[in-house]
Amino acid sequence: MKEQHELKKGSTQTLILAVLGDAPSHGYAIAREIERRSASALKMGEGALYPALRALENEGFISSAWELQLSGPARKVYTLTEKGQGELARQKSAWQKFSEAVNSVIGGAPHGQTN
Amino acid sequence: MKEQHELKKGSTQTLILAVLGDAPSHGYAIAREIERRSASALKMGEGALYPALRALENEGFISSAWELQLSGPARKVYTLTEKGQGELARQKSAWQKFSEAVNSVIGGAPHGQTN
DNA sequence: TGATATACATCAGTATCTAATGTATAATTA
DNA sequence: TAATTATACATTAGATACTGATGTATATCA
Repeated sequence: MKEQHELKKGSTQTLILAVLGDAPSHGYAIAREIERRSASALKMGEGALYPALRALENEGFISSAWELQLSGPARKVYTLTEKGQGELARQKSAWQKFSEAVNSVIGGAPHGQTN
Repeated sequence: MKEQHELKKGSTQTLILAVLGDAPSHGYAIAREIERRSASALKMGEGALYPALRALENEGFISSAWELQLSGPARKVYTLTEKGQGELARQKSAWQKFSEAVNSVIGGAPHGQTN
């Protein structure tokens, strides 16, 4: 039984930016960190992760640099840019407004007929 | 300046079921009710609304009946089925878990390195 | 030796949404 | 009275975003 969200819903970018908002990191570690912080409730697949990183870099919200490892494959480390910091704030705020709006509909009082 | 969410993110079905969980209603009124309850933060377009209603009916979560009006166009009134009530509960719970998980990532404590 | 973990990446197929378009009636406003 | 807005249904082209599979390569662990 799969009880893990696949985090579509357009939140992929927000989550990545949030992780990079605390410290630079590379793709694989970002995905693991999202899993950790959400207690494994959120799992980001590579097919969502890497295209999202590409898009964020294309828009100038993050920048990247290869880092060779003494052992194991090289890592592409991403850093939040100044522009990205503004975007992170914007997306956080948008998420909060969105989730509050959804809650007010699904938790919502019956009342007030639209009919 | 558009400061309205377009409510993609897979929440369309949940919102419709939630509205129908309080009382039977028709498409147009459902969309208006979602707008009302969210203080216009959420706006559901017809291109999202009608296909979603169709899908929900195909899955047996809602049932429909035409209602002729004394004045104005006829309405297709949808009612939540018993199966739909279970689905509503499931989707509400899934939404709550999802939104909490997102919050724990974006509000999240830095700490605990994954590196 | 085979499985698992790390670390990147692409891609076919699917799902879902936006914005536009269309039909039709009724009410309001200029 | 003509034009606009509201009600009420519906479809569709195009865009976006995600899933699941596949692929390459190194390192570790059993």
